[in-house]
Amino acid sequence: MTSYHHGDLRQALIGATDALIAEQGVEAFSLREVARRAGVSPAAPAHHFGDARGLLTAVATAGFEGLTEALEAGNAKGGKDPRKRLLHQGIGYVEYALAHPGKFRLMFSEGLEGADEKLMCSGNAAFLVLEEGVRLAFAIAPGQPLEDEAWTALLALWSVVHGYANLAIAGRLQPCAGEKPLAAFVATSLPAVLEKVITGSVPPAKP
Amino acid sequence: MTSYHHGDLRQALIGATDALIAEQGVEAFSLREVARRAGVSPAAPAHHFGDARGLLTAVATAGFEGLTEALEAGNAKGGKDPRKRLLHQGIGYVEYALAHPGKFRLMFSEGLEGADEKLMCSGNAAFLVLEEGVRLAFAIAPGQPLEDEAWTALLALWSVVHGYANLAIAGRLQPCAGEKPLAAFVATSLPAVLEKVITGSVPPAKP
DNA sequence: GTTGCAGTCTTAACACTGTCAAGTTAAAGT
DNA sequence: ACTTTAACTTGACAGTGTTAAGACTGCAAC
Repeated sequence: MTSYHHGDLRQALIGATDALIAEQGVEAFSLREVARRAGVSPAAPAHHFGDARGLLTAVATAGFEGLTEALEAGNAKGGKDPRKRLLHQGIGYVEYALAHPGKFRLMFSEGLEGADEKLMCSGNAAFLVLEEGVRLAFAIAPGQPLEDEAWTALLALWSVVHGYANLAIAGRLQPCAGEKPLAAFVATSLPAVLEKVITGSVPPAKP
Repeated sequence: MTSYHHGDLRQALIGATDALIAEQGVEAFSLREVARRAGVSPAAPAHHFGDARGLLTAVATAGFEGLTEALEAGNAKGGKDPRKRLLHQGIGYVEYALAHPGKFRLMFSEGLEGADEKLMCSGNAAFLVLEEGVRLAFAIAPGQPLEDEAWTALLALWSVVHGYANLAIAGRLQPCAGEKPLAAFVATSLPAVLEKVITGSVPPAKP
């Protein structure tokens, strides 16, 4: 068997939590169950994370890093047109949420160490990708403060993707989709929604 | 003291849960604590709600009814202009969420009896108020199916208010607000955001 | 090579939770 | 007046997070 010391328990616990949440949702999380999956005593996690909150906070932090990657991938997919970049960024946002619904819920839930530095940092990083996109569209140099129009565009975009994602996860979009699978509904309706919001609040690219 | 029978325990439990959630958030909910507050044994709630989920579902149902009222109040505030009606409806949505953050979280959380008839009914009722607003703006008679443009407008509006509300509740808008109180930030930024989305996806009123 | 030591994990316990089966009480129906 | 039915209590059980104490391990210093 393995040694008394686990080797990399910290990462193992994060992984086990991630898997548990992916399988059964956030509510099913239990520190003891996670410890069980990692083959370790119920008190072991405390040494690495202090708290159950601490472990969840670490998982959420990793989640924000994943979200940031998804946004940047979408960004790249959009090519050079600022509007297209924002469009695909938004799609990436929702796709990430739908691919990891439990983790996504966790990331924006209470029950995290709200003051945790790494968490706030990774959360801001994700937000900054979106802000960058808006900066590009409004031709605002980095460092310069955003003007009002840019602020409302940023807020509108963020709100719309966040809201769409949450509604989809909560199952509130299923009735709208009718009998066809949710993914198909999302694939057609989300771009349409984003199109409207973007053309309504973001200036077009210059030729 | 009171008699052995409580009189209206069902309502008392809902009230106690509501208060507890308002004071300490959804996570702090505990069936035993609620029973304690109602001056009743831990097993008493089971008779009325079966389950802890059952009690929470009842509270969420009441929450949707409150949300519906808030939407209708906003609707009335908007007067005759369909766009203004939608604007104030959106403001009402967010205001309700900010006034009852814990309950709002609960309403869209897992851990409810998703199949509960009353819950779905009250949830749909809230949605229908929004749909009515869009119907009015697009001049679609009740009963007639919504055309695509109307659908995306409906989705965009719902998403934007839902997302904005969730972000605000999660404290993610505080950094944007800077040092001034969140309510002030909301009061200026939310109408601006809604304005953009509405003019971008909802046709203007005919003269 | 032995010793000390700091970090890692376990064990045992505590207070708390949700849920049940069985029993007790009060009110309503006949 | 007697029975039935609904409302609530009691006591128990399994499971939870957290904590204090102890046991093991590997590394560094001597």
